[in-house]
Order: sequence, then C-alpha cells, then structure tokens
Amino acid sequence: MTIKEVCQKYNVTPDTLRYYERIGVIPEVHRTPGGIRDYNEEDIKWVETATCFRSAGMPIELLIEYVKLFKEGNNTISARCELLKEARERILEERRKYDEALEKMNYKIRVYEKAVKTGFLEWDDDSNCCSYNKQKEKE
Amino acid sequence: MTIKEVCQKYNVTPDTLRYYERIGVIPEVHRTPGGIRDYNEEDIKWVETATCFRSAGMPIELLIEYVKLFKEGNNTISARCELLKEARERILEERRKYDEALEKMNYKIRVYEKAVKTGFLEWDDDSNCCSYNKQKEKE
DNA sequence: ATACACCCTGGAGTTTACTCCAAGTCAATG
DNA sequence: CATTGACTTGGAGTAAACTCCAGGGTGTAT
Repeated sequence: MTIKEVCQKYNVTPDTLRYYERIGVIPEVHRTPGGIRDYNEEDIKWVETATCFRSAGMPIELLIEYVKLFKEGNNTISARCELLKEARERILEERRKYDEALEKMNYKIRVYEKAVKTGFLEWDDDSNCCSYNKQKEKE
Repeated sequence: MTIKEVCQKYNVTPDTLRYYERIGVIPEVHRTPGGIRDYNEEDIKWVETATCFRSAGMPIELLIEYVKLFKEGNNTISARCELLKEARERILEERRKYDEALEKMNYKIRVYEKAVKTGFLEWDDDSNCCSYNKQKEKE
C-alpha cells in the first residue's frame, strides 16, 4: 500500500507519516526495491495505533517510548503494559474534563435557547456562567 | 481576589491569565486604583469558563470569538448559541475518538497482562494491534 | 524514451498556546 | 522610609506537532 493510500485511510498527510517514522512513532516501514514506502499489514496497524492514540491526545513522546520498548523485545512486555496503563489514566482524566466542559456548554446552550425564544437571558445565580454585564443582558 | 489566588483556584499561571486577558479570551479584569488586577465574581466566572473549555481542547480562537460576541451585546445571543453548539459537536467528536483509543488501549493492556502471567503474547489476528514481529513476540 | 505524477531526504518554517524576561510600579512590613 | 516581594507591561522565546520545500529519484502510460 502506498503512502498516499494509507494517508487517505487514516486521514493524515504523507508528511505526517514520514515524520512519524523518522522520529520513531512507528517502526520502519517496508520499502520497494526502489526505496519507496510500501506499507504492509503490520505497518498499517502501527499507523492505525499511532493515529488513534494521537487523536486521543497521547503525546508523541509516549508513543516513541512504546515503540522503543517494543523493538527491545519480550523483556519489555510488562514495561509496555505499565506505559499503556499510565496513558489510559491520563486519557480517562482528559475525558473527565471533556465531560465537565460539555455539561457547562449544555447549560449555556439551554439558557441561550430559552433567551432566543423569550427574549430574556437569565443565568442561575451560581451557575458559573458568563453573566458579566448581567443587567444589560436582560432586555 | 488577586491573580495569584485565582491561579491557585484554577491551576494556571499568572502569565496565562494575563495572556488570556490580553488577547481577549476573557474580558478585561477589574483593577485596584493602583492598577493591580482584583478579580471580582464575574471575572472569576470568566476564568472558570475559559479554563474549563480550554481543558476540553476548545481552541482559543473560538473563546475569543465568544467573548467578542458577548461584548457586542444582546443581538448576538443566537450567534453565541450557534457558536456553542458547534463547539459542542467538536468536543463530542473528540470524545468519541478518546473512547476509541481507550478501547484499543484496554485491549492491548488485557493482552499484555495475560502475557505477563502466561509468558505468551498473543494478539487476535484482526485486532489492529502492534503485532509486527509477531513470531519473535511469542516466546 | 519522455512526460507526468508521485515518491524520497534533510532541513527549515509554521501554528498554537503558552512561558519567560527586563524594567519598572505597588503595597505591606520593620 | 527603605526593603522586600508581588504585580505591571510589551515583547521575545519556547515546546509540541506538524508542514513545507528544494533538489532529486521512481514508475508507468503513451
């Protein structure tokens, strides 16, 4: 599979995939005799993992560490497991923050939608909302 | 409330809060006669909103836009509502990616934990996992 | 065999979101 | 009233993660 095809599949640019390979986010990719990248199934799985973890905000540094451990072989299995567990904790924590933001957003959207209908913008007193200039906001 | 206290409350640095104010992520903060920032309740709510939305990955550009609309007054209420709805869609999409990554991670962790116990590392054939060098991995 | 699209490398440049700094001001304390 | 420490500004610097580019090679269709 050419770099272009892999890029389409995972919605990244060729520059990004070459960059990932160069710095060790994925292991070296198989090449044609002419030196052109020809991603095999394993290569593609690494790309899938890298793009998936990256889009969940896992830092590149951690992915590099993971690939480094992987290349060292079987005596790094528990280290890899620990690395993933720590990464999981981080991501869970991030997701918790996302949920908090979503809650705040939902509240604001509800208030604004009501305001669009009624013409009155009313925030709860302790709602941690953007109620600066509250008097002016109420028509 | 001093900048330092607000920073402790929301776990950011004074530089960050001053930066937010300078570029319009939050409106201008109340000052003492001497010119020192003295955050009142509204100011603090803006900080809370900004830090909350930022930690969910909402780009600064959008927050600036939101504050700009807010400053323009009541005729931007529906625009603000639309902005928040779009932001919510983005964040929901991001969270979906987080869930996908968590699923992949959980699978890998399960396999590694089993390997630590049994000494055999076995990936499902179509598990999109880092099975490159599969032969070597099985002891 | 030559045109054309695509690929290669190494290195420089860009974007986003801070983060640091110098030079100066403010305010509480001894 | 001087010292100490926190605050101010504008501007420069930094980190992470790409993104772009020049100069050149590959491969396939006519």
